[in-house]
Amino acid sequence: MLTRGVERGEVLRALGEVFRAHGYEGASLTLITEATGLGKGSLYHLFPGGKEQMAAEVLAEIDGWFELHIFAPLRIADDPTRAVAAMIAGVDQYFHSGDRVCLVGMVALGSARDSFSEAVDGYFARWQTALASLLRRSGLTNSQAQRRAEDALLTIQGALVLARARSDAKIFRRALSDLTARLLAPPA
Amino acid sequence: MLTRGVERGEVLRALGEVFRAHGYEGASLTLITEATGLGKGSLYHLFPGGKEQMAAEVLAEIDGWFELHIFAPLRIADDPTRAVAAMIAGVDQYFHSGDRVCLVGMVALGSARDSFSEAVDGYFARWQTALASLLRRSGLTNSQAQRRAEDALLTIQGALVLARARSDAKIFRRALSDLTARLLAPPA
DNA sequence: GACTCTCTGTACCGATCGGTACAATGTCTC
DNA sequence: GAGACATTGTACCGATCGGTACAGAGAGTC
Repeated sequence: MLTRGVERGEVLRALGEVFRAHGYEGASLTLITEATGLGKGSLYHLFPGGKEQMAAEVLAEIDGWFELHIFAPLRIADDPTRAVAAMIAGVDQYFHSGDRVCLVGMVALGSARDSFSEAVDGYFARWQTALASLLRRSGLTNSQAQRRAEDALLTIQGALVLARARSDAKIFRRALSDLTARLLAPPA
Repeated sequence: MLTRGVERGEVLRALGEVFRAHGYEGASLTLITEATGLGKGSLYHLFPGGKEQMAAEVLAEIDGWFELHIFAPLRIADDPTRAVAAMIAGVDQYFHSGDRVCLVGMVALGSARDSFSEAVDGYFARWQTALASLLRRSGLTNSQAQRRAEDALLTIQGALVLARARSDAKIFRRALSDLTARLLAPPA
């Protein structure tokens, strides 16, 4: 099928939402067939490796999205103010202002982490490295840049958790706004 | 049995570790019987409401621990520096410097949140209120105190996620240290 | 020792789990 | 239209899920 690539992307999107909503262990094949509109036959034809392959490909797709829209721009940017603002805007968009949960963070907390530790670690590692490289170019020392980048990732993850726990998306928005200021503050 | 209360505490501790390690949906009765050393008979005798009651009581016990060791001290403290340090030390101890995951945050992210939304929301709400009341006494305005307290909770949660994702407990320690400084900084 | 009453191990329940087998249906090529 | 091959729905698999039933062990009272 020529359209297979496109369809696979659609399926992965639907799979991502199921995993986000129910977690890796909670996403049963019944839920998956409902969300994707695909029977087991199609599902196992597309993903012979079963649920684990599905999750791995979903994580890879998320990684690809961030690589394209977040990481790469950070690496090539020359204007820190603009680059940070773009990153924050991208994050806000991706997480639907706090309504959407971070699947990577979710997997990290659960027992499925061991199966996907490389993907999980790599995602955050590349994000931190990309952001730190921008901050270094803006005048921070290497270690200052690393610390601030780490702070940024952790703030985003924490804001997602707290916003969801308290059912208040404004928490996420406030956190992103504070974070922007902290990232762009002059070196201490 | 006179020892029943004590034993129940032991059981709840074991239950907590199972839920932490496998999540609510991932914690099967098989894992639970292994972790607690209790057969299904005893389990359902102790918790007629089944898994949901177990989780609810575990959350309540966690809440009780924080109420005693974190929230209450914050409310009655008069020395902000000392109170913040004590809170941070308590948090560091409870989460084993980042090795232990926050069950409340974990539940918040998963689909079990709907069943425990009050417990989850209440836990964070009371923490934030207690911390904000201390910060207000230290000279901050009401809204400044609320914002800083929110920042503290979110930082702790995010640090737990990131530390686990990257398998690096030092991230948690660094975050707590930075957070202490931020909480005690003079009003902007 | 007989009577309670709390507690527990075991067998069992229907439902659902992730996964497989396979026949039937499409769709494309020639 | 014949043949090849990708795609799908459905029936089915053993294992495990959360939960129930219940007989009996254990401990306390008289």
